[in-house]
Amino acid sequence: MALRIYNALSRKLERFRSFDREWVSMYVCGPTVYDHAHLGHAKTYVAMDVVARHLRLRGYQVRYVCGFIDIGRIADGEEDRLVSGARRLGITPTELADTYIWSFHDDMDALGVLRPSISARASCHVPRMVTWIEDLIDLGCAYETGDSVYFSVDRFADCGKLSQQVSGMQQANVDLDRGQDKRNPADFVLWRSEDSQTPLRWPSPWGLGAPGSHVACSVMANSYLGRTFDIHGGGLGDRVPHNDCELVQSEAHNSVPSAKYWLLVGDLRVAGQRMSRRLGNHLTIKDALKLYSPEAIRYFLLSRPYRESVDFRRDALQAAQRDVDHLHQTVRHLRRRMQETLPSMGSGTAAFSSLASLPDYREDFCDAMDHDFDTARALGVIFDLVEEVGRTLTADRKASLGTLSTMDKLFRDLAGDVLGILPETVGLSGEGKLVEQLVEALLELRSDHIVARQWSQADAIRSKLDEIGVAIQDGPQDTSWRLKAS
RNA sequence: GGCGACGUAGCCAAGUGGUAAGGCGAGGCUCUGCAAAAGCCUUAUUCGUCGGUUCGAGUCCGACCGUCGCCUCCA
Repeated sequence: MALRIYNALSRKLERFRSFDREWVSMYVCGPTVYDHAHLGHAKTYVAMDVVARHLRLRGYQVRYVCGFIDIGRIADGEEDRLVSGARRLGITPTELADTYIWSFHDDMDALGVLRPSISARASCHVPRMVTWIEDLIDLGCAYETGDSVYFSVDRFADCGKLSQQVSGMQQANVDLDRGQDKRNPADFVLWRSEDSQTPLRWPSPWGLGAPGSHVACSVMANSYLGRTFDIHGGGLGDRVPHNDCELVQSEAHNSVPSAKYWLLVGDLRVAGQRMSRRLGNHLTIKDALKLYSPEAIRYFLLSRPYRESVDFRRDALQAAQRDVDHLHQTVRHLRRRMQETLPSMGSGTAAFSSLASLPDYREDFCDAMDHDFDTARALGVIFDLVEEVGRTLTADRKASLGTLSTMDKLFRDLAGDVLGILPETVGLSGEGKLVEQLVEALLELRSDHIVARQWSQADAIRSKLDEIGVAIQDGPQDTSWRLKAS
């Protein structure tokens, strides 16, 4: 089946066709880097990560550009957060941005979000933005006033087509103190000169100043992906006015359509409200990782289609943690069984054994993902597989190595490579091998006690291990164990 | 005022016109020295309300009721 994507621009499900047969180019708006990232950011970037991973599964090479905003925002009346944050710490805004870009990368690494091909910083592209703005003036799409350059929306009847809100553009682009000399209320700032001593200003034909909020993304996308590219991603919250402005100015500048497909990720909400740094209702990724495993967080964020909003709730995260633990434990059991099953037990005939239905899982999974990256349904397929594997492990003690490896491969490819909710070594980290051997040694000791019917000694070992964070389960033929989620 | 989303069991929710997935919780069972885990079984005559289209509607259309988000910066 063909990959279909819901295009926020056409508001329709469209068959995906990239400009290039092999390469897919995508741009995703990055955060304004004045603080640590929170779970709301995680929702957007995990979603986009899964998009990129699924495209790779489908055989594409993906060029993924993420643009970080480190040039400050033009907002009168309030000091820029980069500037105020930097002053608080006694460093420059650029240093502050640097700190939080790396913090962002750390968090995303921890969540298993694969690095973008290119991480672009707006501040490195200011000269190019200046050229871009000059082009727009030459084209008659922008005009200078006393201390600003504005984009003129008048010639663009379809301005605001992404949000379908012309009035939204007007309201959103109201300038508070300045900008009375705008020709149209919906016009937006491309450049503003700065008299103040803010460190965030650059030279331009219009004097020292800063580029507008929207021009940075357009220029970064164009710099690395060309005038027109396949996918533009970002949070739904940026649609008005940011994405609308990006779209209209790019098409004005380049005379070609901007991105072919627009993917807008739904909000993460807390008690119904959008999670945001401003409202103070956010949970940083660093703090979330103290409570839940990275896979549980991904699972939670992917448990609804990316376009929809998700409510952050503790019990939902806890349920996600349980589900993911269940998955990991099943895979651990599976891998232990594989180790115990000798190849001589018929790996050659394995594929034809009791589980002829196994290939369906891959197909069902891909069908779900091909339908606008329906991760919710894809997770359902994974958990159907978990059940089937669980049944096989308990019921069919003679499952062949081939069958077991086929199952393991499905888990690796789908839950691991595409969804990123299955780490390479399940439940074991760096010193995993040593831990494993120590636990195995204790279990042997306990097993001796059990054979000798010395229940209290055996139970003492069990409860001590439990205290440390190792849960053990006696099976019909062996004892398995897992590290409990911390 | 403008744009939009959503109302399905105690809770979270999937449902692409063809006779209500799944998960959590709860209850029971199997296994078991006891646990735990796992597996099995049970848990909505019904999808906010009222109309309409249809052989057939949770699904399409209309109206109404209700909840919520966005519209300064924000993923």
